[in-house]
Amino acid sequence: MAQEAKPKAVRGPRIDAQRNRQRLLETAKATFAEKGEAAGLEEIARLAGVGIGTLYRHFPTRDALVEAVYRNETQRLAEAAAELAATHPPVEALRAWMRIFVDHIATKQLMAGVLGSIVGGTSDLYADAGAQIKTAMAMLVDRAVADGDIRLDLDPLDMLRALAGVANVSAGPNWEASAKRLVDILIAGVRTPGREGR
Amino acid sequence: MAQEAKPKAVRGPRIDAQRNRQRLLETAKATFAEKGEAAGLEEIARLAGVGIGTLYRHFPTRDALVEAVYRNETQRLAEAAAELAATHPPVEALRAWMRIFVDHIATKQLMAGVLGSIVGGTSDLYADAGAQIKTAMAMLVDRAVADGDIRLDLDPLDMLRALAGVANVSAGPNWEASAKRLVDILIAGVRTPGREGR
DNA sequence: TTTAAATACGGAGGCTTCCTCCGTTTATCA
DNA sequence: TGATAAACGGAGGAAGCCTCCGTATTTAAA
Repeated sequence: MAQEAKPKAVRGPRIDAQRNRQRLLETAKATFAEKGEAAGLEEIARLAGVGIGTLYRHFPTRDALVEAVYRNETQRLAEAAAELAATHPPVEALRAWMRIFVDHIATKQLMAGVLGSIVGGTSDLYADAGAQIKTAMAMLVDRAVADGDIRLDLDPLDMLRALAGVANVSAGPNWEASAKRLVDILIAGVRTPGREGR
Repeated sequence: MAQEAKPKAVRGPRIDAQRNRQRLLETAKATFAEKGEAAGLEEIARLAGVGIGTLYRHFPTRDALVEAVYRNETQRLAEAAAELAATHPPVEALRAWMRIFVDHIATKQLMAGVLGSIVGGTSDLYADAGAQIKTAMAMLVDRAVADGDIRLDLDPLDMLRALAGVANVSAGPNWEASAKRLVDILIAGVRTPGREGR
């Protein structure tokens, strides 16, 4: 058998490509925060100082860019869940986390329109992000169920979908307050009778 | 003062225009039911056997077509609310109506994506449709509040927005059951303590 | 029945946005 | 330094919403 030639060294990404990718992510995040779903990719490329072909080389579709931009946020939500679980009683942790979820939308850390896809969709693209949120929510819910505080015969994600519904459209100026009020209603609605701690 | 000449008779719409409009509405309804928001206007025009200019003459924007298609549905929901109010105790009427609301989505009588705009938006175009639903929901809620069954410090429409959130994305195959379960959770969440009639 | 006027038609073309392809440029390694 | 591979960017295509205007059709009056 012939001996294989020694392979050439594998290259990492070029530094210009790394720099461009970073600029695209930062610019996209800012533009989505300002314009939401109306932000166009040509505009994002221009603002980042790159060509549209470059944007597509790094992020093959619009959704791929969106997913990359918000990957950090979903991770942060997952981490927040772990912290709350370590520091709060079960149902309080659940409530607090859902309010943080609402905060993330309010501070434009998540674009409302994308939220539905992340928590509600079945698209593979958002599988990672969706899984992080699903795992976080399921963990908090399981804890509260095990504690006897709540009983839930509904996919926990459906509660987040409900919150997304309040956030998702050009709702009125008080949508945030409404969403947080809805958190309380949902918690009250799944409370085990006789366990109204409030 | 000169006497005005007798005005000519005012014409109604031509019969071909009436026929085309009806065909457009029927075709649009069927296409939206089948393809949801992916239905394109060129396709709808073609399927209806008319030109794209004709579609736009009757419905100046895509939203105008959507609103016209679903005007009947929102009216039916409003009528259902009146009937339920006449035949059911307050909180039962509210619960039943919200389930009918979910049914409408399930049977494609309402396109989930439009639902958000109807119940959640501030656009003038959907003001009539939105007002019908808002009035229906508010009437049922007011009745239940007056009866002492529930207390609600949340815009009633936010409960529908929450349902729309469950319906709004390509949710799993059991979204309908989830939505109806969510109806019960919401009702339980706004129940006046000590009034758990269930 | 014919004519004139008004209504209505439809499709070519414009605009926007997402996306693709490929000639050119740039970074990297030997 | 030269060769190669990675990366670039922008022209152009496709899709979909929408507009405009020459042509067709309907309707009422003579």
